[in-house]
Amino acid sequence: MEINSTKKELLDAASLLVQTRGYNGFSFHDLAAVVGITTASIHYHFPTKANLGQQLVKRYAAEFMAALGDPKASPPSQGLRRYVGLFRAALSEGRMCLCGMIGAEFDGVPAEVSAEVREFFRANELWLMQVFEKAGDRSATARGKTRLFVSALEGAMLIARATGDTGSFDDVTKTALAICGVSGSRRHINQRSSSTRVV
Amino acid sequence: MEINSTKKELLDAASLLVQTRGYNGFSFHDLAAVVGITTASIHYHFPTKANLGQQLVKRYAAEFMAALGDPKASPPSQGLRRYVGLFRAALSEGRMCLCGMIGAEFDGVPAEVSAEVREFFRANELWLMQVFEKAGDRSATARGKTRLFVSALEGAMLIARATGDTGSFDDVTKTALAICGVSGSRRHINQRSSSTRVV
DNA sequence: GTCTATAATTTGATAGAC
DNA sequence: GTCTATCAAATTATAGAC
Repeated sequence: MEINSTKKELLDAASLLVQTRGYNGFSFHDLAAVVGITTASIHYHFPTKANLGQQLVKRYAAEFMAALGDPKASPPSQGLRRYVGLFRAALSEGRMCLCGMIGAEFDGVPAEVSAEVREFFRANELWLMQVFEKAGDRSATARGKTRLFVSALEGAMLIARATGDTGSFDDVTKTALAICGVSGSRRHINQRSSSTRVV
Repeated sequence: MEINSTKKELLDAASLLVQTRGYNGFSFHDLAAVVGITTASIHYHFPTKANLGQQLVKRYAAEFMAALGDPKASPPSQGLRRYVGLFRAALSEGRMCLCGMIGAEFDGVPAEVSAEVREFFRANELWLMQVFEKAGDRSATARGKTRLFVSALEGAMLIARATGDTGSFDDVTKTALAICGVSGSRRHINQRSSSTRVV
């Protein structure tokens, strides 16, 4: 597959549409218009919308986990900041987390799509658990912090978009890092620059 | 308006549909089938779907704030538990927070609907701020806790539904209450019974 | 791979009878 | 207040030419 193959362009454009409007908030017509092909051509790359959605989430989850890397490779505080940075980068483009979006719509999307979203959150929890355990937390404590952390980030993205106040997301991450945050978290200024969007 | 007028039945049924599938995840046909009338009849009560959505959010926000009551009327820890209880009651029915759902879909819904959702979050923040300030927190601290608290709850609902694990929501509220929680928070067992759904 | 043409269904909405 | 009948547009999808 070429670097800028049509299939990749479709996935990129569909990602943006889902992350801003939701899975049920865009049509093949919308997508075709963005990429500059016809709706019929979309079906050459993705037989159904459900299949497109499934591949979308699969790619997102894979790139997300790849961007996180090994949870024990760097100091816990750095891992948490990298985790926050992935969400912050999407928000700075006005996007919701793809899986947060579809997670909300959960009962309204095809089963093959929701199944991938469920798997994303399972993998997220595993990754964060390892970070907190590396930081010395007991298993139960790590699980509590993990679930609070990912919940707070997903919710903060949602609310920041709904209120039009990106700063409220930064307030949440600052508070969450101060609480869960294994010390050493500096550089609250210009958090945006701490990472580029990869998902 | 009668207690069980058709309009109320429509709002109730539409609430459930939106809270599970999203605003763009249900049709007038779905709604009509639940209530047992035709789609044409829906238009007698709500001229457009956008108007239905707007009234839906308005009613939800009003009932939510009414259920919360005066933020300074009871001890802060009790206020926070009541706040948590409203979300927990919805989740126990498999529902997302109505405004959390539409907040995710924000860019994909009519402006008159999203405007009401924005107002809901503004009111929520005000209410929680007053609770934390009554508990003695300084303004900046109260704002941080407030935003973490509401973000964590919205995110926890979303993830609990997406993972099929209601217990993860309880983990989050337990951790959030322990952190933000102005002491005195007991009875983690059977949190479900702490309130009935009002919204 | 992409197009034109077209199909089948769904969707939000209106007119007018009862 | 609800229905039947109907509509225009949108939406997902297919067939077949290029």
